[in-house]
Amino acid sequence: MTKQPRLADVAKAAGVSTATASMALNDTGGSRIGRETRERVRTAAAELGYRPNTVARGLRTRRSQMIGFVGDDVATTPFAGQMIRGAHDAAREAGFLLLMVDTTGDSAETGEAIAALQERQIDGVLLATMYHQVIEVPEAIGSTPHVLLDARTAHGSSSSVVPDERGGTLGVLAELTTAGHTRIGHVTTVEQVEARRLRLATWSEHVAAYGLDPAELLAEGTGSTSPGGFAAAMRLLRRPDRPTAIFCFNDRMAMGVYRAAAELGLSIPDDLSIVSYDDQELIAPELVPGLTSAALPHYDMGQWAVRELLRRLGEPDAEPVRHLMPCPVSRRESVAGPRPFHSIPLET
Amino acid sequence: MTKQPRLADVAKAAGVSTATASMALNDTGGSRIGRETRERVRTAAAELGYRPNTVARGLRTRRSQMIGFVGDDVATTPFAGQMIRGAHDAAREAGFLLLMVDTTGDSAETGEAIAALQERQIDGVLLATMYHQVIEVPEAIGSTPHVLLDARTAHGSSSSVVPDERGGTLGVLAELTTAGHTRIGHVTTVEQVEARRLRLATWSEHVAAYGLDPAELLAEGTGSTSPGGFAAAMRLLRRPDRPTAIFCFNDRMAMGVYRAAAELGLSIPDDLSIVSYDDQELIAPELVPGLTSAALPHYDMGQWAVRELLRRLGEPDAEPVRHLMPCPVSRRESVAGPRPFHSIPLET
DNA sequence: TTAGGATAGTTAATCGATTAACCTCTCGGA
DNA sequence: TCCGAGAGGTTAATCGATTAACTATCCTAA
Repeated sequence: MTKQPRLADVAKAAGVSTATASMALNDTGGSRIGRETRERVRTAAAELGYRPNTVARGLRTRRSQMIGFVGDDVATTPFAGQMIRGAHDAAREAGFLLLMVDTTGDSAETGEAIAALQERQIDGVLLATMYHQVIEVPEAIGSTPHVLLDARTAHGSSSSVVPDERGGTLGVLAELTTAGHTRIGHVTTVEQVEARRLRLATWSEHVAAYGLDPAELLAEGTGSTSPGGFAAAMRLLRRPDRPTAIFCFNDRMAMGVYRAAAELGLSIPDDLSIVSYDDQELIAPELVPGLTSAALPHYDMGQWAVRELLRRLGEPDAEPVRHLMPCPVSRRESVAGPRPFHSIPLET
Repeated sequence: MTKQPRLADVAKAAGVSTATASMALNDTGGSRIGRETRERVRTAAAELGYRPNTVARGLRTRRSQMIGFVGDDVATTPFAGQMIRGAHDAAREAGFLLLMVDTTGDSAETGEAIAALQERQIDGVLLATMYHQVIEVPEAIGSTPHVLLDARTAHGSSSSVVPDERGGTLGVLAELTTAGHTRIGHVTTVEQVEARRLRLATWSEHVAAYGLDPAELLAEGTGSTSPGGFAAAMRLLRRPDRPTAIFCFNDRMAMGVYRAAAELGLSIPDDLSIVSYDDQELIAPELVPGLTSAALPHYDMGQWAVRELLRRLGEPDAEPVRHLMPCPVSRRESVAGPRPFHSIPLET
């Protein structure tokens, strides 16, 4: 294989200067390049298999056609892939590539990561967290255009996109209400995360609107895992006036709730309806019966974040936008109407 | 914030030429820079907060300190994260960053992706597939240094790393053998993938070594999913001489096998021991009882691939290495000794 | 006749580093 | 006294594009 052709080679082949070649290929310089010349340059480039050296171009233009993706512990969550993919696809559509840095959340490390990206002249940065969080924008970001992904600031000074937890919660609760349930319990985690707060608050309002006391219908697990869900559900379902349906904080806890139901001889959905959040591919459709769950729109958020970033590259002074991405409900078989007399006896 | 300082600014502050400044900072040029001058330049750089412009440097040196990561449908698998993370960490350790491109496996698209990376002067490329595969290296790669990740070529012309399927299979089978099992069944998928072939072949040899006929102990599901595992296990466990233990193609199928066992009134591990492959975080530890499974070493493979690539950047003529990465067994509660008389009657 | 504008280019500076080639001391030995 | 060899630099070319500033020609309207 011979050397990669340079712009100068194309120019020579077309019998013009490099300036003309550059303008012809990039459609810049207004009307300065004639129809015919432009064609000549284009075919010469095609024949030589010319591809511009983006490093050289970047040095001059101070743009790299690359977007930095700073993820806070990307790898440890199964959602990361979808988020990256959404960002990736939107970027590629516009001729951009993603330069990835993963951090452990340590702020010094994050600063280093951002600096490493800036050294490489990235045009903008996506700051992603793997769970909906309220964060401070790292100081190192300086004046680099950026968008927060699955995260937002307290004061809204940066564009950001997070899931519409409230909407998603109302969505799955509506599944239950439509089926006839009013005594809807909630199994959540003690971990103080944004998702917990929003889902819990929305559920509270909902049951309160039916004149019920949320406190009587709530159980907390020690973590957002299957055992956490199991323990909480056992406590909740043994109460004298147990709920006819349960809204789980997430699919993993729902797995535990399924086990608790089995343990107590309650059949899903006939004796107990269940809805949840996250719609994890490896859980919700695999449980039996399939679990109705509100999906976290990671792909869409990734895509939106890149598009917003590209928009801001065009108009740097645009007002920051804080976007809520809808969480569509994946309807499966875990919901049915409540039993007329819901007080079937428990085994044990 | 004022303008980023350039090398010229550092040089001026230290009272030297840019050539000297460059050599002092990079420790190049042998003994031409005096001790004291070097120090002076270093402190000047630190004081100004100088960070080299890697684009300019890259233009001159033709190296970018970036590695291309070409993934074939990265996002759709939960393992992707670990693989990317492993590659990322090894790269970062050496001052490299990962430039990601995801493709749909289409070869024209892959070619475009590689070209997009080459335009940006990446120093090397990782070609990753999301399931162990035998592939052809895309022509577009040309003479760019590359390493295959979770993939290999038929002829071994490129360095590659794949999981040691044979070793992992022997590992989980040993768990069963040690517990006293000989009649070990296998639930696999009909999909013709490399992993199926190797796990099946290894298991076949193993049971044949005990004088058993593999055909009598094998059941295939229509896909490597929970329902596929369920159907296959139902057929296998209803045979007159059913196995006392089952080795599952993967964790998802194992989920189905768990359900089948429950359906048939067989308790795990007392009536039936189960081992599997993949050790998926969301499945193996969450099942009850916990599933003993051979882990796919995605993190290690990602790390190994980058290190191998960096090595090849240093010595381009080194012989390609084909590495098998061990699959450690995660031991959980799904294995026990076989019942003395394993023919407890089935319900139904 | 001439200024002015449009058209279709070219020349040369520039982005910010690296590095080959060159320069200037100083010192030791012949 | 003069030569040669380090030591410790500096100057200027270079990587491959983009683009501001300039040139040349032709046409048109005052």
